[in-house]
Amino acid sequence: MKISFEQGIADAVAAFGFLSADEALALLSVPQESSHGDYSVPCFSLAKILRKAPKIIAEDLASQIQLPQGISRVEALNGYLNFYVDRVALLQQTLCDIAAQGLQYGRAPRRHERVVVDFSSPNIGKELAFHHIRSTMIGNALANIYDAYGYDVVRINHLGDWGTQFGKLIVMYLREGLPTDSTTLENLEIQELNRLYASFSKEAKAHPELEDEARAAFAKLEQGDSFHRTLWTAFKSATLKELNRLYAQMGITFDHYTGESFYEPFIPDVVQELEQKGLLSQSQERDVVLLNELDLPPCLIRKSDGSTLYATRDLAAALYRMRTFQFVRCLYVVDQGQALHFRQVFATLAKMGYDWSDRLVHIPFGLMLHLTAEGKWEKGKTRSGHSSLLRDVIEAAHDKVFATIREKNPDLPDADTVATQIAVSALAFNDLKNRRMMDVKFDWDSALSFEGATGPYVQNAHVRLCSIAHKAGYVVQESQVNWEELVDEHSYALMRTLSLKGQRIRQACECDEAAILAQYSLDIAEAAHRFIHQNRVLGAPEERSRLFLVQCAQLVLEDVLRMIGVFPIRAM
RNA sequence: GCAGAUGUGGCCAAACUGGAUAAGGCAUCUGGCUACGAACCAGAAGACUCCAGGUUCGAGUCCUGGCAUCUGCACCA
Repeated sequence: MKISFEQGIADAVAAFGFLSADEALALLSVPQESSHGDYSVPCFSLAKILRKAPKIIAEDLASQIQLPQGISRVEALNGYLNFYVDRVALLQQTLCDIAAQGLQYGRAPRRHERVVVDFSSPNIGKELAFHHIRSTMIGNALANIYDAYGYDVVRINHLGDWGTQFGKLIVMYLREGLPTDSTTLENLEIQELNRLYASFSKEAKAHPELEDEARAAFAKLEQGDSFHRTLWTAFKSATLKELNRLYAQMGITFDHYTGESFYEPFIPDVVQELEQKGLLSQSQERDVVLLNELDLPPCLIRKSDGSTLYATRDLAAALYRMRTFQFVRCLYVVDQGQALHFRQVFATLAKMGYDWSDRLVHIPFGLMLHLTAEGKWEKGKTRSGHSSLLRDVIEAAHDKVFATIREKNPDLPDADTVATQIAVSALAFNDLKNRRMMDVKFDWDSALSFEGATGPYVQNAHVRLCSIAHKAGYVVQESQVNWEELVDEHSYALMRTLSLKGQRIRQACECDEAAILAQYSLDIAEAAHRFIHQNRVLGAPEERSRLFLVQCAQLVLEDVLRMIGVFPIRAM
């Protein structure tokens, strides 16, 4: 029979008659300080109703309350009513749940509602810069979190595979007179595209007419010119080759790679609909949707040469996604610099009469800043070159990890693969451990730091748990556990941390904040490291009981690590 | 100029819907491997939470007004 400790306390408080059980439940919290008990009810808000000092109220309640089932004692302190649970009861209940549900423990039941997550979404034709890891890792983690909270998640990589940038690349490619035979195009490499893009930017400064040429070339591409189309396809597949290699290293997958070009066929209908609904205005030969009443600049739909823009394609994408997926929520995991763009797009959809436009949510995050020559932190720009490439950072991290493995664990099999997994996990963790709106100041030392609150710290805790379970060579069942052997400080604290999994998933999902789970993984790892250090498992009289706790901790940690994009490796 | 984000020890930062003595990490100092993985643990030191008012029994958190940094603001995405 399951005990609800929270409900029991709420009912006991409600029995006094001045609060309902629901109100008492709302007041109930878990103290930060474990010496303050397992649950507490602050009595300050009761002071008005009872017209007594909170301290007195807490003391009165403590002396008169009927202890609910599973609560061993209650204490009044500083106006708080602190409840201490019966450790054996909570240990037994929590650990048996974990053992029975395994990795599913703490996950919510399926809701049969769909959530679309649009993340990573890099531009085709450019290499992934290190700052692209932000949308990729935050989006991946949020997708995992929504899944854990019971939603059916659709992961979309909204590739930037359309737009004037391709005009630029085409212009530059032809200007340099590069060969256009099929073999050359098939073997095109991403670095070459990067170079073309950079030299376009340079040349365009001296010859501004190149910008017009690029726009013309894109217009031609958009009109379906087959030669331009051939070049575009080659550019795209060269980029995708490299992207897929990086995603594989990071353990990231998508359900759809529907980039901007995918929505091209739907554009005429969108423009027509805007026209029919009387929303289009002309401004300097461009088609725009005016949003003056919302204090927003107009949303640009069509350029003077008739070609489309980012916003137009986002409108088409939103309509397509609604038709196709019937989502209850659609997340756009894109940096905060684009907040205005999304407000414009969402507002335009609202003006079109789509009441579901409020299901579209921009999930902004802070920028990755780089130190300039003048000593100021600024947004990294791939072009000006002070932004590092993702593959370079992964490689540097791999090399550093590999050297550490050679030194600490020279016999580790598959060391190269493990080094990559640790490296990528460290970068993921570093990106997720702080609230997403915080800017990240990139520097090599902190990006490659692996001590303290880092990826390797949480992975190491998992490795140690696995190692103990593995060396034991058998699996403990709950019937073999003596719960009294787990009431000590470190065992109990570890169990208590594990018990919070479901609530942390809920919190992370409700505020779209993956950092909550990253911090939680640190809590688990810390409790595990302490437990392992303090309590000998194998060969101890309490071996079976402690091993059971180890098994449970491993399961919870594994699932949480996976959610935040950290590889739950078993040896390092 | 307008709008948004951020401001917490030397550095990076946490704090669930306002709650107890403002977590934790890095760096510094001290201990701990013949103990299941020391990529670890234990301890010390370090804070007018940007400033000024206000609301409240109670403010890092809410309100008003400043200041600082970064970002965005019509034919790039």
